[in-house]
Amino acid sequence: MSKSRNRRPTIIDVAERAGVSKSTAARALTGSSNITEETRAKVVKAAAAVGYERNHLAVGMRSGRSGMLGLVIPDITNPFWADVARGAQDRATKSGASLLVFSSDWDPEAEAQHLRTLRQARVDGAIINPVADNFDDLDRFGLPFVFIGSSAERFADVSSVGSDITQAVRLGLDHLVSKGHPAPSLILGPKSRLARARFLRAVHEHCVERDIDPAILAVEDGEYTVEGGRVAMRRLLERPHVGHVSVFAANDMMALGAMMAVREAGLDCPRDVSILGFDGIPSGNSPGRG
Amino acid sequence: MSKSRNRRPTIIDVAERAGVSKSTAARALTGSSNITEETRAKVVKAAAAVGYERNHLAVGMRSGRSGMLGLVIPDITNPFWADVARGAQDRATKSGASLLVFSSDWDPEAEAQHLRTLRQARVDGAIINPVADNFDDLDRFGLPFVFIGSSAERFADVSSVGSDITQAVRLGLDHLVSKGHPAPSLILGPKSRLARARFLRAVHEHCVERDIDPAILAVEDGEYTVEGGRVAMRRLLERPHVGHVSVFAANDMMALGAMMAVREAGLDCPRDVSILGFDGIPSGNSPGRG
DNA sequence: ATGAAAGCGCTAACAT
DNA sequence: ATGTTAGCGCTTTCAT
Repeated sequence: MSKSRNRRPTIIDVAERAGVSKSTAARALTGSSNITEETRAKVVKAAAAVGYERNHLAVGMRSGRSGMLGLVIPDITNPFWADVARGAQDRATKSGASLLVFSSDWDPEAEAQHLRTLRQARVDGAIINPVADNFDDLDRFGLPFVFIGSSAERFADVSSVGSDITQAVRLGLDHLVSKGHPAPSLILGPKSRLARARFLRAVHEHCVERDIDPAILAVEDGEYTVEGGRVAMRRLLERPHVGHVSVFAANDMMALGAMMAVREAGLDCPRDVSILGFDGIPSGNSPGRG
Repeated sequence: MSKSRNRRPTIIDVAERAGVSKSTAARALTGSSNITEETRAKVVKAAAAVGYERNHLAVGMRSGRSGMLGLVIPDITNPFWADVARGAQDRATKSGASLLVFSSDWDPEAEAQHLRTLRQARVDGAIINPVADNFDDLDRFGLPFVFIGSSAERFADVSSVGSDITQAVRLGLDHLVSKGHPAPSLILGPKSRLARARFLRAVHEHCVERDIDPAILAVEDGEYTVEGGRVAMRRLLERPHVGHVSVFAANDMMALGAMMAVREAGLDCPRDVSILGFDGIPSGNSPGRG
């Protein structure tokens, strides 16, 4: 008549089974020193016998490290962010950590809510694509974090992994130009997003470098989604134009939407229109704090 | 000189600030009864003042509920699974829970590892797309779980959300036939995957129903990826064929790969080839245990 | 309505 | 090398 069979075994169960104290059991299991190989074997066997598995909540409480990381991105459904998530996931797994994933939908309130949750979960750190741009009041999230995304570089005093927009624009425009399209149209994100301004600035700088008048480039805005790209492309096609149209979209989703619009318009995509989508080139920033 | 400013405030800090005991503070914060509205207000104000945020690790330890759920899918990078993840995420958030996400890459070892991690994190439950098919020895994962995916229905005694393959095949084949393609070719997953057999069986059953000889359908296998679909399609195109080719792919990724192969072959996709990808129709199974 | 105290499972001093 | 004890932050009896 021992305790209920349905309770998960604790380190005490292991210790009793092995005939040692719980600290000895703990030492054996954590691979600490000052343990006879003999007792260690005994404890390990006992642990396996009872099916013991360390309670990470308890460990986290004692040690102050939960072994969990947070990821806050706009939308896991967007292939770009799915890739990011996958990368973070693999890296976390390799370090023996787990990843809590949240989608913010570019909603500041949702973001705030997720960050609160992350703090309460006592994650050891977070990877964040910040939706808001004004962190003058709150330049600390209350937990160790790293920024990711194109607006990341703006904050020189925080570690970040962003997209090298300048480089992306250079490659993208040069590519289109080399294909014989001197004045590509642009499909950008909504005016409210900082990334849009940065993209546009990069384009202007590049044009100056290449002796192109930036004013001749047609620009359409849209949400950073397939649908946004589709609508923007539709508007672009309604504009007066002659011959081949070439387009540089701010990300792959929008480029895909643009292709859909082209098809809907009865045009042939490779022949009548060239579309290039760019999700950015990774670039790092590590101010080395701490 | 009080304690370090860098320590996260605990409920004790709140209690001291409010001039009550920690149990009273806890009661006020958890919204329990037997509390004067006056004291509650006092405590809430104190909590806000010190920036208190509940430590979920401690709560989880006390209560036995961590407030976390686990999701184990083959690959978050696959749009189908990204959608699933997004759905699970939103649902979890709505219930005030967090989601730990893992990709198994169809690797049984990785799956086992992730499940172990989930158990150690003491998640309250898990959503799993099982990679292995033989759970005769281990029909319990050691935690509350729900299966998801096409192999889910195989296990009548566990709750699951799967794909209604029969229905998917019926719709898909009928669609292609109605478009004038009486004998579509099939691009299926690897032979090792149970889902492949189920798909094929559904096709055969449907053919019998429609008085078609299943033997005339060409079949190619491949990994459940874009690349897998591309390679399979390439092989399909190498086969002797006349006129229009129509293809039914086991999922959207493979269909996309197939389209790439078509394009690489210099063919026109809408004109020379029809491609249909199917990621399944949701279907539920709830044996109602407990 | 409030306070005192026990205890969740674990690890890290501090003994021995 | 091993055992004993305190305590992480919280909720929950049990008193009052």
